[in-house]
Amino acid sequence: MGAPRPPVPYPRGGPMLRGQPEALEQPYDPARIEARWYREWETQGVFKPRPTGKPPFVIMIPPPNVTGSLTMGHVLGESVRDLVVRWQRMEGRETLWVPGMDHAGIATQNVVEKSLRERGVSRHDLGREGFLREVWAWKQEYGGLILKQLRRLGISADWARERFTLDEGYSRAVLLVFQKLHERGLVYRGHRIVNWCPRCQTALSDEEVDHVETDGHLWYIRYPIKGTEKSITVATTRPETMLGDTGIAVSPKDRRYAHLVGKTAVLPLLRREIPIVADPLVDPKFGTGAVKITPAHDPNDFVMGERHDLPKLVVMDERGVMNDHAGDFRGLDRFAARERVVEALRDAGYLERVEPHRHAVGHCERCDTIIEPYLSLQWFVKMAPLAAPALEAAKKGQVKFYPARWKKVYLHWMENIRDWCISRQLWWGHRIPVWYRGEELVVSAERPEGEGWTQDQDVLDTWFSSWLWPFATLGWPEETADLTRYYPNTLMITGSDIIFFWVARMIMAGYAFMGQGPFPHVYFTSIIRDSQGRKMSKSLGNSPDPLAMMDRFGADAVRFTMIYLTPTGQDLQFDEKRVETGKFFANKVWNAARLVSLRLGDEDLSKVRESSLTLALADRWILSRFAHAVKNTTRNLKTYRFNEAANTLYHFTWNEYCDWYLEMAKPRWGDDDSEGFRDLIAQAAKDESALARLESMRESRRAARWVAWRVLDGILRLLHPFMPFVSEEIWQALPHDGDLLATASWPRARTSWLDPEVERQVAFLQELVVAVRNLRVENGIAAGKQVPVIVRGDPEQLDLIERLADQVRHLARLGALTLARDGSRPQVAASALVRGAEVFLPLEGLVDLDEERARLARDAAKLMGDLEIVKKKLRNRDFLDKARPEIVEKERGRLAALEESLDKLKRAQESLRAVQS
RNA sequence: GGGCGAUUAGCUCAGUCUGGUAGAGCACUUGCUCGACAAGCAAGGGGUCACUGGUUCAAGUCCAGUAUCGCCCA
Repeated sequence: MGAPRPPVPYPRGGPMLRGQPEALEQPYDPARIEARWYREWETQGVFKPRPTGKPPFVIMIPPPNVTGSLTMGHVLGESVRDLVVRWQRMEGRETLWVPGMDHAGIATQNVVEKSLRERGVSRHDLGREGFLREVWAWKQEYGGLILKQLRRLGISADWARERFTLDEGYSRAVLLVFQKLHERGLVYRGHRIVNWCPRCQTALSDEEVDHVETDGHLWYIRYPIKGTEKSITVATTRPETMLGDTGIAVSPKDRRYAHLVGKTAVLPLLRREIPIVADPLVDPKFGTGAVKITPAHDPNDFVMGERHDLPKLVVMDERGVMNDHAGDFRGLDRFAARERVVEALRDAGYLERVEPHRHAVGHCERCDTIIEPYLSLQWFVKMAPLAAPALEAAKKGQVKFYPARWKKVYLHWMENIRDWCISRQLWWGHRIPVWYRGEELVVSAERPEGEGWTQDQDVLDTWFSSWLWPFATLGWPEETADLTRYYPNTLMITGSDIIFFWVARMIMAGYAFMGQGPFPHVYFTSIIRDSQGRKMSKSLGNSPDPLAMMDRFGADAVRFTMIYLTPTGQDLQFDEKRVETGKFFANKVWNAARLVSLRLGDEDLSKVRESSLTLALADRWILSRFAHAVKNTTRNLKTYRFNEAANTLYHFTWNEYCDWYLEMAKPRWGDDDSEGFRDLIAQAAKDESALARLESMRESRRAARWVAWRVLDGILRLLHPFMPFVSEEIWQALPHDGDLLATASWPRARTSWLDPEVERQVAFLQELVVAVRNLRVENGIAAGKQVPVIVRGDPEQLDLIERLADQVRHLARLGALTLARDGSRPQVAASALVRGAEVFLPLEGLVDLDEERARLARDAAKLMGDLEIVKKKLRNRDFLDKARPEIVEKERGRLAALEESLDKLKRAQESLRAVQS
């Protein structure tokens, strides 16, 4: 069982590969990139688990239907799963992701029967064997489309371990489980009211029924009391079932009817005599307080029927057509019969009145037909004993849910668990391993010895196979190496819509057959709705086609966007246009990589040691910010805040690395034959100081190249689990360490790079640049025009600006940048305040004075507003006494800063006032 | 009937366990063919945090209630 595991770990730390920057063609074209890497990863065995010395990370796909095709729900689920798996792989864990499908009994049988019908054939024409051959043939031809689609999405599952619930080994597990449960007395056969779908013609479990609020009627029917002129009136929502009535019930506490208990009523139309009984199940407030008892067609009535020993009369067949017990109504469909019964009752004077009535009506989850509660002989699993350990596990935290509120939902269901109807009147599925010969009955996964045995006709609920998924996929009941190594799994990621169907039952099965739970953590993904808030579904046709979407935007973009958008624990309203976010982001990274690749120079960066570099302020800043980004991205992944992780990465990459760092690096990394360098090189030949300046510029360039590359490399690593294709493509094009990004190591947040002081300094410079840009725009200065700027501030600020003067000039498109160390201020200028420093843009006909005055007035008003709020706080005795001291200090600091700013602003206003416009 | 969740900018949503100056993307306005990116760059405008009370020096954040919408269970 299972493929042999290659014992060799991934190569790491091999020779630095130079990369092929020419591969980063313009424009970014996802289709071109995404075609090639999947095969490469598979060929190199990236998706296979390899021992690394760390505990394995194991995850299972929630098996999609064999009939299924990719929906947005799958796309989200699989994107999240692959995110986690690829991240864990890069963290150095041995990762296993098992893919597969379930056989989807009802859905598949429906699909194949439909195609047979088109050929004018029914499954009964073919017989059981012939029909099953048809289904398998269909599966060969069309089944499993979804798994191919998942490759397109890039998921890193180990296809060698793909499983199908009807595989031979898996089937053995299913049958054995039935047998074991029977041995433990937990499987039984009985006549019970089940949810019956007259269209699928099979029993369903309670979970397979959707309750829909429906406007119906409450019919009040008068039943004469035998031997009297009196009558008793009952209310019902399903009058056609009165044909199967075998009693009438009232509440034992209901004094209105006490005198009638024990009397006999006469069933209208059929004139059957039926007893009136008292039963606590009756709600005296519903209808008239008296109800009809139809034990074969209602679960409550069934219970009352048992209690009072009433006959159970089935009045319709498995198609929902009235049978011989229905008298004149025989042969009518149940809804036609309803109308005719009501008519007949009205004609005969038994119908007292009709009221509109809203109630929940059960519908078949698969075909939407109204469910008929129906008495039939079925197999059940007694659930309470199985629930007990699963309940304990959740209470003790051995299984944890994310978001945590699902624990309550789970506990409530477990505590009120009901027996599970597992037999289905279908042909496609695991045939129930029960054998009959005369009076004999044998439960056995194998056909018993001897002649004359016939097997049960029914098959098992599909979920009765998928609840074994976490261990049956690993080879159970054989004690395979996979089973020992990979059970329990590490994490389950799925939608909350199958918490009962699947998650709860897997936990029960884990305890029942493996002695321990299948996974310690369950993460529930969002449910995807359309832009009107409706759940996406095939029948509504409101789900965009994920494949078309991947063609349009790229699989990377789709993956990233889904994760970026998915809120933790909330539903997601999805609009296809949002996928642009991912595509634009991929494009941004692509272009940043292009820029960097064009400026890297010839030096082998792998040989460069950080300690040999003279890092500039900007370098230290981006390394510090990068360390934060690594820390925050990783933390958000660990806490299952996937959207936050995507968000962190997005903003670091775009707003810090691209918008600021790369812009600050540009002036530093020209080639030797670029303008600045060429002249200096010529000078340096004869001038010592020019030579020194050249050397320092070259050092600075070297540092900028290394840092730009180093951080980009880190970004690509962080990005890979979100956007595997484009990150791999870029990484290969750049100098890199190792064979594949998919198996490269996850970045560590280097604490030595964290530098709050540098961050503070650069933040000041950023504000300064923004202030200058703002002055330009506000004063209508052409974007291309270089303007002079004068800065006045404390010496520390001015020193800082001096150190980054080139960058500031570049970023703000300045001509001269003058530092007013003598404290002088220009007479006529537009001005702005940045942390107490004043920025002046001398006018000289550039500035619209009225605009500038208006702007200063607006700023002053805002400052005064803020000032008033702070002052008020600081006048408050309670605040001063009770707030934490550092909070009070902070407010005092703010007050001082605001006052100073306001003061400077006023002086700027005054100096402008003196000037004629 | 019981339970859960949501209500923050025009739209979609962050804003956390741990209260301290309201955030992002899209949309909108204005200006940009600067040698990575117009799928871009720069600068902006836009919010009574559903409502009512309470706790607190301080509430989008904690508590209670109300309203609306949605989901699950019966």
